[in-house]
Amino acid sequence: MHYKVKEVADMAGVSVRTLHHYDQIGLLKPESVSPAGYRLYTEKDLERLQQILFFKELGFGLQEAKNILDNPGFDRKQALTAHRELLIKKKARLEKIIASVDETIKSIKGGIQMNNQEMFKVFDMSEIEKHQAKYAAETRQKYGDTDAYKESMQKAAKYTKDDWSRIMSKSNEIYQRIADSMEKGPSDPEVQEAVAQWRQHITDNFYNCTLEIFRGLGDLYVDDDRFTANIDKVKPGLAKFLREAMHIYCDNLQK
Amino acid sequence: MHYKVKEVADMAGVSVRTLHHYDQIGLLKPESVSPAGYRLYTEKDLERLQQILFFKELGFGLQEAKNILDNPGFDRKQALTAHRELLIKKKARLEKIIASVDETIKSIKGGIQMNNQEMFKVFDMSEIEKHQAKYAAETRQKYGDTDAYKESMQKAAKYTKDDWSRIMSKSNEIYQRIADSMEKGPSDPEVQEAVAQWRQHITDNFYNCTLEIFRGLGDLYVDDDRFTANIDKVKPGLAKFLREAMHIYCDNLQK
DNA sequence: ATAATCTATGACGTAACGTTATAGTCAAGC
DNA sequence: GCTTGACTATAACGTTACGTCATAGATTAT
Repeated sequence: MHYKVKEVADMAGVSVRTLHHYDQIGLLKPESVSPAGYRLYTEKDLERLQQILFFKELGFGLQEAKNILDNPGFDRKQALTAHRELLIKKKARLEKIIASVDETIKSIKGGIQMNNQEMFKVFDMSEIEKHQAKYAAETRQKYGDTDAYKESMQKAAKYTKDDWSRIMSKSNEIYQRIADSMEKGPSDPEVQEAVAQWRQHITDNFYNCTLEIFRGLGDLYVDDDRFTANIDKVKPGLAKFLREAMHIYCDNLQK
Repeated sequence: MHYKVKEVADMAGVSVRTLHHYDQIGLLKPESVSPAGYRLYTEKDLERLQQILFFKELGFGLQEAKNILDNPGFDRKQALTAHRELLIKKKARLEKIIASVDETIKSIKGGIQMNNQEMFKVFDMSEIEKHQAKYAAETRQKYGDTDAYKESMQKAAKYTKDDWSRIMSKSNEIYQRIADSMEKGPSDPEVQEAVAQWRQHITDNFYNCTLEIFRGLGDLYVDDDRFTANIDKVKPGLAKFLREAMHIYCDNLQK
């Protein structure tokens, strides 16, 4: 039995245009075509469509879905596991956003507008999470499935909103201190002291930050534009400066 | 003090192009322009940018953000409250997706591929949630802030994954029964019996489904394309048929 | 047979920028 | 005072996953 476009569209809950599109990009070509040029789909096609929609629902793009479905040897488990991480982060971000919306609503009710300070905080936090989500995979590759990484994830998962607030506040404080001393140069004692605090802060709240990791982190701040952007929000050029200071810090301890 | 594009971009963590874009669409115009045509931003502009990014982070589009920021009298609370609902739904959907990813991973581990039946279920559920999210507002308008609606929301909020599975399974069963009897016509006793069960199912699991609401629900199935599409997935034409049957059911009880 | 419905193929529109391409501007070092 | 490098400007096409006409032929129902 063959189905025509609209039948398939209705069954799957997608538009006819969508099926045209999937045909065009070679994602789902109908098994056959009628003499008049009508697309004729079979049950097999329907199944593939379900799989496409499934992966789409999971947030994969159409090209990615195609890659997954067209490569029988593709490591679905790997792909799904990686994607799972993303979804978890996304969810956590949503929760934070909801909380912040709630606060905003509350503050409006109380006639007090949320101030920019608070807005900045909210934004910074979600930005950082975004980076984490996007670069979870790369980070994993860089640091491997090390204990450090796992430790970080486990700790982070337990943090409450207040914890985050505290941690971010402290982070900003340290950043600010370093930014204020930028003119003194990266090897200045005050800067080095702040850098030491920064490493301690990471160890306290995330994972055992070894010198090796700390050095790599400094590199990341400059190599990864998104980290750079985030750090340079405190003061332009801070990221680059921070890497220098962190390298000097590591050199001093390792020599 | 004035800032140039890149300074602002670095501070806010956005691209220069983004600022150009915001200028173009009139969302954020720099306070002044240098003789050479350079955009010069002030602190005020920075604040507005933060607000823009804040609302963007909350999922608003740029036009919406503009509307909110440009209308001092705009009901921010209303907008935020409406948006909150959406976020909650989004979060719930994410949770379901994560659960389904987990199951898929598990089934791959066990060497058993998830079957289409299961995939369909997952997809159906998230589809329905999508509709709920999108039409929460309209639904509220239609049924008002009635007790029925509140009851529904309260009940739904407590459902676990297993509850949903049970409810959806039963829903599909009833739909299927009606679909199988379509040829007999909407007033057929078997169909009417199934329709009665459908109403009972809604009452049991969501809210006290009065005849008035039930009739309106039937209309919704046809008037709202997304409901139609979803229902016609069981069998094309089912939505229209269902409305007929539901109307007949209501007529019989009300006369 | 005629109307209503469905099908096809273009081809432009959307949102929020990314990405060249081309050209003018500014601060610093020689 | 001139070159160099970093920055700025506008213009315009690319991206994603379709939506939305427009035009025209095919199928189905009455």
